[in-house]
Amino acid sequence: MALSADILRGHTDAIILAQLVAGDSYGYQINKTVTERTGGAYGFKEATLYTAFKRLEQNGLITSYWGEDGPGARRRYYAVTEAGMAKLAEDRQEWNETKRVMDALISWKEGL
Amino acid sequence: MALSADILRGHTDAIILAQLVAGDSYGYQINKTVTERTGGAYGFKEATLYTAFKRLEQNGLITSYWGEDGPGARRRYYAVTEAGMAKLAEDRQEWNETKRVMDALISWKEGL
DNA sequence: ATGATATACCTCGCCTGTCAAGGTATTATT
DNA sequence: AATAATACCTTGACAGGCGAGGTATATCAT
Repeated sequence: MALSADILRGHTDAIILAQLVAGDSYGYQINKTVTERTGGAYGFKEATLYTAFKRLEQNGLITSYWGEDGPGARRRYYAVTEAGMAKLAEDRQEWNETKRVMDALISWKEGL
Repeated sequence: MALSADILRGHTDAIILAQLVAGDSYGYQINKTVTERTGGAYGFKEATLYTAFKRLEQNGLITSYWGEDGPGARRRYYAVTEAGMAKLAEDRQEWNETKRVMDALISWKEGL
């Protein structure tokens, strides 16, 4: 099942931060990783992705730099900041809480 | 931890439908139930709730009727339609997929 | 050479769900 | 008379997602 982004709205920043803690990366690569890790179930639309980078950088959660010139198109790399790490920790807690809340609200309850 | 609605955006309809399959209910009651079932971690803002009812009814997922006159303020009751049931089944599947995808993307991986 | 495909980045403007703020009305409590 | 709880509703602003468009480099097939 392919997921719509409306369902994951608000989780975009957390997903990006989580990919970046594994090491600096760039837009195209991050998106490919996301698609692979979800078995093709999810991927960002480009506009969403670059909008998110801009937002994250403006909020001081990531920093960016141009990759060294090599063959192929230029790449802008992103790195998580300390604030980004802290935010990710919060987001992870929030996600656990989201699961708890949603399961309490929409799951099947045989006994109820 | 109190959850912001931005995190649950897109899940509002599913949450409401899930409450209604247990029996017809009205706005105020549904919201109280949601707050109770989540231990106070989540509740709809009124504007969100009534906007959602309108949307759900326009999409044929619920129907509404005024409760019989009794003491206290009038109540508008809502009932799930067949289409609403089908939609909820989809939403539940989608939620399971969401959990899988999010866990794959943001969880701690000791071994990775 | 020419076109297609993959890589790689970016912006503009629309759409949609959330919600602060405002409103109405009934009943019970202080 | 005032306050709180119950119960409903609308308007306008805001923010994130994204369709559509643009730019540029490199590879591969025709």
